[in-house]
Amino acid sequence: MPMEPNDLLAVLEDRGHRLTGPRRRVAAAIATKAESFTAEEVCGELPGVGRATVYRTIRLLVDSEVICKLALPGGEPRYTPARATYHHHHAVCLRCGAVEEFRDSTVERVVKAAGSDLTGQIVAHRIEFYVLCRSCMAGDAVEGKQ
Amino acid sequence: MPMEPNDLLAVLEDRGHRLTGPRRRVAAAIATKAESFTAEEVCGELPGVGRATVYRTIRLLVDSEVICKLALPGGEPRYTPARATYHHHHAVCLRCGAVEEFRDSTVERVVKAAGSDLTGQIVAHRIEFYVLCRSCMAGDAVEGKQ
DNA sequence: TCCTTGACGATACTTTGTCTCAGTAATACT
DNA sequence: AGTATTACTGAGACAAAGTATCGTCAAGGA
Ligand SMILES: [Zn+2]
Ligand SMILES: [Zn+2]
Ligand SMILES: [Zn+2]
Ligand SMILES: [Zn+2]
Repeated sequence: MPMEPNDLLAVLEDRGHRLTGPRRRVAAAIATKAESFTAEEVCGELPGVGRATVYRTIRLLVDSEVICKLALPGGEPRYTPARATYHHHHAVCLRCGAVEEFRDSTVERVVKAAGSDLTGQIVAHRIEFYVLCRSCMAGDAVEGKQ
Repeated sequence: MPMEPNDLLAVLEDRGHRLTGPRRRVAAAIATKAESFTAEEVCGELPGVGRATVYRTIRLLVDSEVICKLALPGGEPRYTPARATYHHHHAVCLRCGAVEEFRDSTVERVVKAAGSDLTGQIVAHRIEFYVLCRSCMAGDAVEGKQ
């Protein structure tokens, strides 16, 4: 189920932001992304929209928790539409960028448990799994393990 | 127990790299850091050493797993000396940069369990806790909660 | 001691953004 | 509808965190 641009725009409106032409176009571009994407990809697809505006809109959407920012091992930032509205984490394919969301209650229990062992108080956490997804594994096998 | 510069250098030598003057100075600078630091901090402390060399040396040390690269929520990369040689994760104070290492076998079991639920195969994972450490909490209390 | 080759510093370039600012347009008000 | 307000826009400068290039230099083995 591809995301609706209107879902993204509605969130912006709810938060008191204006629904402008450039924002509609950025939302439309992001809505076509089933998996993860980079900010520069969006810039490339919207030559009429300023780079600053693309980044500003992405930031608003991240702040609104409608899209999520990933931190891959190499450090390359990618964004992905949030499918769930509840707290979740991501498993990202390092080869093709496919994203699987997950919420594992055990993980959150571990966070709590670890918190009691640590000095200080946990204010946030990041849990990301980096995977080779099924279709990429299949592709590698065909090509003779890369 | 502050880290020994020689520990860092020994690892480089073991991996077949030359022990040069600039690398000794970078190692010495890093060895003084009990907690986390940024690459630019090291550059600032070593005006005689080229920026490229500082970054190159830090990369070697990260590759050697003698220092760890952290990805804070804001995205600011920080480095921290690895105290343990076994697999571990980090709890970082967002205010002062203090780092506590932890290895929770429960966490790793959860990673395995989550892996079986996911399509695809986990090839890496990142687990970081962002905390307010005890002394920073105390400081905030004194100053009237920020 | 000489030689090979890795490492060096300076500097340009890249990536991923953020800031500034004059001009524009979305919404509110009448 | 007309107007006012002010958020938003695009161009481009700037910034942070590196990486690539390249001529020079020195570490360490023969
Ligand atoms: Zn998400
Ligand atoms: Zn894949
Ligand atoms: Zn570590
Ligand atoms: Zn602290």
